[in-house]
Order: sequence, then C-alpha cells, then structure tokens
Amino acid sequence: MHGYDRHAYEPFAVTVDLAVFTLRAGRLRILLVERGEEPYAGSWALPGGFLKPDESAETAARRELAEETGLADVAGLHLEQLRTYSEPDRDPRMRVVSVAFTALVPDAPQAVGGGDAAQAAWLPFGEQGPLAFDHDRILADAHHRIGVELERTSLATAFCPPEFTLGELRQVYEAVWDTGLDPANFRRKVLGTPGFVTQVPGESRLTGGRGKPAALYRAGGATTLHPPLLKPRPGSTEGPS
Amino acid sequence: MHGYDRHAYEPFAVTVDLAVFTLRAGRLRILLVERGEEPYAGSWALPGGFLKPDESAETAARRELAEETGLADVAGLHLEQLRTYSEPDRDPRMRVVSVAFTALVPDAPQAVGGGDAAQAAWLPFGEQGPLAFDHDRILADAHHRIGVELERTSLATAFCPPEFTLGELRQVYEAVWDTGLDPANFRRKVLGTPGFVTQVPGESRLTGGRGKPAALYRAGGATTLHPPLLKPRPGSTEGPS
DNA sequence: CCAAAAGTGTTGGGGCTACACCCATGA
DNA sequence: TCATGGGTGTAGCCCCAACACTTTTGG
Repeated sequence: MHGYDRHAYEPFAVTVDLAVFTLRAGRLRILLVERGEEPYAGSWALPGGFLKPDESAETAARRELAEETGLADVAGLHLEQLRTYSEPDRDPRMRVVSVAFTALVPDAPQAVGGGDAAQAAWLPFGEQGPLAFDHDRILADAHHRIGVELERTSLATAFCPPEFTLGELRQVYEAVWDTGLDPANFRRKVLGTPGFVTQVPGESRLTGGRGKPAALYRAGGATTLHPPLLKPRPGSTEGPS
Repeated sequence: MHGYDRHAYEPFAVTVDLAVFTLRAGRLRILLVERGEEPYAGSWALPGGFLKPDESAETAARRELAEETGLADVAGLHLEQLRTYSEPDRDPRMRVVSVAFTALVPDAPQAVGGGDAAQAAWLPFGEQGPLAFDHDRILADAHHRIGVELERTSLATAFCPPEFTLGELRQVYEAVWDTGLDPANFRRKVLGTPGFVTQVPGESRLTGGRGKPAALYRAGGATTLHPPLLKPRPGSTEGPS
C-alpha cells in the first residue's frame, strides 16, 4: 500500500459470487443459475455479478442475493465472506477477481428466476453437475466452511426461521455434516451453551403431524459457542439412523 | 458471473496487504512499514502492494513477503488469505480493493528495510500506534483469526523453526492467546493429538541455559487437530503465571 | 545447593455417550 | 393402540485440570 502510481497498476474487474444454501425437507440445497451465454453456456453456475462503482463487496453481494432469491427481507439474512479467487486464468476472456460469499437462508421461498439469468433453481447439494469457471471449488470451500463454523458459532440458527424447534436445529447439523446425532444429547449440548438459544415462553409447535409438540426457541445473543459443539469423528461411536 | 459487458463494469485497483507475525523472546510482533508519501505519510502501515497483471493474490502476497522480510526461503512460510476489504472510501484517492493475508514466520530474521518503503520494523503487537487506512481493523481481524486457528489447526508450528521444543510451541500459544498454560497438560495434549508433532530421535536442545534439555520435535503431517486444543476461558481455572 | 525447565504420575470432578424410559400427539 | 418425535434420567467411561514429584541442567 505504498508507491501509488496510477499507471503502475493493472485494472481488474471485480465480481462477487454467492454460495447460497438452504434446507428443505432435511436436505441441503444450493442456489444455482443456468448460464445463457458463452463461455459455459448451458452450464450451472453460482449467482453473482459485478461490483457497482460505489458498492463494497458486501453490499453488492446482498443486492445480488435479493435479486436472485426474490426475498424481501434480505437485510436479516446471514451473509459471510468466504475468500477471494484471483487466479489469472479463472475467466477465459478477461482478468476477473471474485470475492466469494456464503449465504444461508431459512427455507427456499420459491423457485426463483429473477435477475438476468436464464433460470435459477435450488439443487440438492452434491447432485449438481460440474459448474462453470472455478465454481466447483468455491462451492466445496463454502460447504467446508459452514461445516467448520457450525462447531463454534451459532451459524445453524441462520438456516432456521425466527422461531424453531430443537429438532429443526438438529436437522441443520445433520444435513450439513451428513451424519446422525442423538436427539437427547444434542438437546443438552445446545441448552448447555449459554446464549445459543432462548425459549419462547409457553408456545409450542406441532412438528409435521406426528409426535409430541416441541417447544419453540429463538436465536440467543451469542455468536460464538463455548463450549463448541463438535462434530463426531470416526472413532467416536455416536450417531443413530 | 453473467451478463458480461466490458463497458458495464468499473475497473478497480487490486492490492494485497500482509499481516506478518513473528515471535521474539516470547513476545508477538508484527511487521510494519513507515509510509513515505501522502496520505498517511509518517504513519505505520501493513506491507503490501499492487497485483501484477499475471499474478494471483497469493503469488503477489508471497512476492511482497519476500521483498519486505528479506527472507530467502519464502516458499515454505505459512501464508493464508484473511479476507478482502472493499469499502469504497477505504483509500481517499481511488477505488482500491485489497486482499489481506496473514503470514507467520519463525523468527524475525533481521530488522528489514527492503522494497520501496521508508523503513520497516517488527513492533510488539499491541504497541503500534494507529495505522494508516483501515489497517487497524485488518490487523485486529488477523490476530483474532490466528487465535481461533491455533485451536483446531497445526498453525502454531509455522511460528517455530523446523526443529523445536514443546516449550517453544507452548510459548506460541501463550503469546497469541496472552494467557498461561500448564506445561504438563499442554505436553500431553500435543502428544495426544495424532500428527501434530513427531519427535526427532535422540537429539535434544538446551533451552536458554537453565533447565533440563528438551527433546526436539518437527511438525507432523496433520493440518487439523482432533481433538482441538481449546483456549482456556474465564470460568475454567487453568493457567499459572 | 538452589533455581529453572523438562518430563511423569496421580487423583477427583465433570462431561459426555449410549441407552432406557416417559409424554403427547396424529392416524 | 401404535408409530413418531419431544423430553428426562442415568450409569459408566473417559477426559482433563490441578497439582505433586523426579530429572537434568546452569549458576
């Protein structure tokens, strides 16, 4: 950050790419758009776009998120910078530096098709084919990141509506980690972590028909979890189902 | 990443900024350069510079690291992307998007002054004054990041020379976390984490004069630690000194 | 001999897994 | 009344913080 000379640097195009996850029926899904132009016409890609002159990457990412998902209350959604991808050959036509974000939304509101993309869809994570550009790598990085962050942050509540049951919260962990968790022990871990969730007094919700109605909780004030809620590893024997 | 139009986007300058930490005499230090030009002339700043046309941010960061530290074997040093700072007003003259990196070096090789900066120095972390641009925030983010990563990765070995004692490794944790650790329990945790360190057969080293010679270890192959080496929290009572 | 650091042993408490068991609801 | 999921209880195991203690060096 020294030696400023307006002729000494090369201009770059700067974009944002979004890895937007949601949970539907216990299944992790990822928002993708189908490209209409070359290169990679017909391929699926992560949604994204160019920064406008007065936007930060965060602002641009939130704008793109609103355009692509059609959600109105984008302000409250979880949006987090993942990393920046800057390999010189990542776009075959020009030099593009892309700031990637991970977003988590409570439930796929509807199949979207907004913005300028050919079409958009929530595809089950893992079933998407090869993506355009280096988006396979970005998506893999994003999935790994949220798996790690579930252990030590309250990130999981971002997948849930404002009021949720502990069973729904557990499904978030099970879907992202692709593993089974003991409901009883999960409950105690969550309630034993100060500030993770707070119970909504009195109310309860029927959980899809069968079973006892479950108490409702809201996200607590904490963002980091102490102690962390560690993912079971091979060698440990937790996990039914 | 759709709707490409070479006239629809604004060109940005892209730079890298480096938060380079080292450990000297049990004290965490940060590499800073003194700015020679406006704005912020005379202020300290993080080292960094512009991307060259065919460089990725990682390549540029490693090049800058070599220039600023004067180290020859930059290839083996730990370098990790932190995040990207893109607020429109972060540089008063022009639109600059900066990819920040965190680097860890075993020991300050010498006071450096390379590159084009006025001068460079290793200042004790926390004693640097206000930095130029948004570098205070970048530095705070970098310090927080390495503190978190010490818990679940083998990052601490990057602060150490190729062969090190467990006491030296413990000093890394104590300096970054600014806390005391029980040497006996630290030893058992490290040795009980598969792949963290491997002992160098036979040899040992005198640790600064007094005390029993300590066995030497190298970094093991593991990058992530299972179980994690958690930082003691208030409420827990660990920690002498 | 004393101080300092490495390294080993031990113990008591806490946490956590795995499971049994009861509760409330829809079909 | 049965299946299903919520919620509570608990026994045993394992981990681990908090020491005490021995070993090996320099002064």
